[in-house]
Amino acid sequence: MEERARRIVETAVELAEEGGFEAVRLRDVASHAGVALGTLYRRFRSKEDLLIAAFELETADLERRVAQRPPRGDDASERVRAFFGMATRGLIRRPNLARALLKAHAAGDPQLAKRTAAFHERLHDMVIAALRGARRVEAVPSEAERLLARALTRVWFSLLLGWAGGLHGQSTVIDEMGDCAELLVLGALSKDRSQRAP
Amino acid sequence: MEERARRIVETAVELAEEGGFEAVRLRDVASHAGVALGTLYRRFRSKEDLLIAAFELETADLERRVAQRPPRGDDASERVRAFFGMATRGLIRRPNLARALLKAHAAGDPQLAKRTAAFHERLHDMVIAALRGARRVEAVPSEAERLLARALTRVWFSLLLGWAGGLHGQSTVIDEMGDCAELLVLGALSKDRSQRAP
DNA sequence: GCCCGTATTGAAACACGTTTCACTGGGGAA
DNA sequence: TTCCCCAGTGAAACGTGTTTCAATACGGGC
Repeated sequence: MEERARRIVETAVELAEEGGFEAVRLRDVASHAGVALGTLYRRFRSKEDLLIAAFELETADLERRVAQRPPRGDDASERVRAFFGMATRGLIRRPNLARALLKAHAAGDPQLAKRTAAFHERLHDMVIAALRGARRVEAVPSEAERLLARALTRVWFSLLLGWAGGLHGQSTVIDEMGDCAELLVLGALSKDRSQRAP
Repeated sequence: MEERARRIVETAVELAEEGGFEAVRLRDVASHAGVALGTLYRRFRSKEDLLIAAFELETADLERRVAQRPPRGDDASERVRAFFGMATRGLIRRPNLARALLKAHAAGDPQLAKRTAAFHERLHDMVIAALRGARRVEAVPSEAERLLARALTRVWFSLLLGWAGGLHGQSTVIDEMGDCAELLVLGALSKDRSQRAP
């Protein structure tokens, strides 16, 4: 990302940290970043676009943290639980920012579908690495792994949205994510077994 | 709901069917429903509030359909799959409306948390009935059933949001929901077995 | 029939995302 | 150096969600 664009995104992150989604007033973002409103709109299609870009920065951060300290555990479900625990705490550490990013993500502008899909891919890779207990995904994932990763991230997003909407607290997100990880991993094992020996 | 409020919601539904979320301009809703803008705002806190009310109407519709034709299948996962198939098709039958309702739901205004929670409860009840193969939920649900129902509806919402955001089509929603239902139900069975005989 | 409190109305105003446009300044091509 | 192109600028305008407010209509109690 080019310098000017990065400054814009960083400004948006600062404002979001302070006051959440509504505090990211694009006029303010532009003036704090020292650019004109038109320049902001040349780089970003919309407010959502801008916040999705911010979400991508945060995800890169998560990737770094995961690379430095890969989620550990004796079995796949524990490692997955550890991974989502890291991810959840990392996000919720700055609640206003998290809510803003989630809101932009959940709005689901079809114009940003490609970016959103790429975003999910990055999460899936981290989940699959955690499932395998590997530092990085080397072998191409099996269909079962992909399904599992999609299911897990879907549950996670719903939980985060529930948190953002005030339906429950951070601990619910982490606890319930752990329970679901256990169910899904058990289910995948069980299915695998029944398919090998039908 | 009182007559005036119902007329407002129905008008919103009509506009949403035609042109989605943006087509629900509150000035238009008010004038088409024959009330002043202020009256609309006396009944509904916001555009989201209005569309959540519309979502509740649609859910009541789903409840009626499920009561008339309970999801059938030889095991729990097939019945759950059948239920979400019904629900998905019922919603996506009117894509513009569905996207509008989902967008309002996903915005997750904390002021509407209570309503949203009640909404989820209704879904969970239907899911648990499907799990049991019962017409209605008679016995109080076990914790395992609740967990399963929450996990399933969470996956479903994420899938719907993905559909609404153009990430994938209706068939992906239905197919992947089926796959996840299988995994989760298998996982729950497997966990149950290991807990009974550890 | 009269009075009062409350719901409703109509219209205006405000906030903010988004668009538009004429103007400027700087960097590369000739 | 001169010219051209175009990203950047500043300001205004627009649309729509939301708020406000004075004026009005209505329905129940006296």
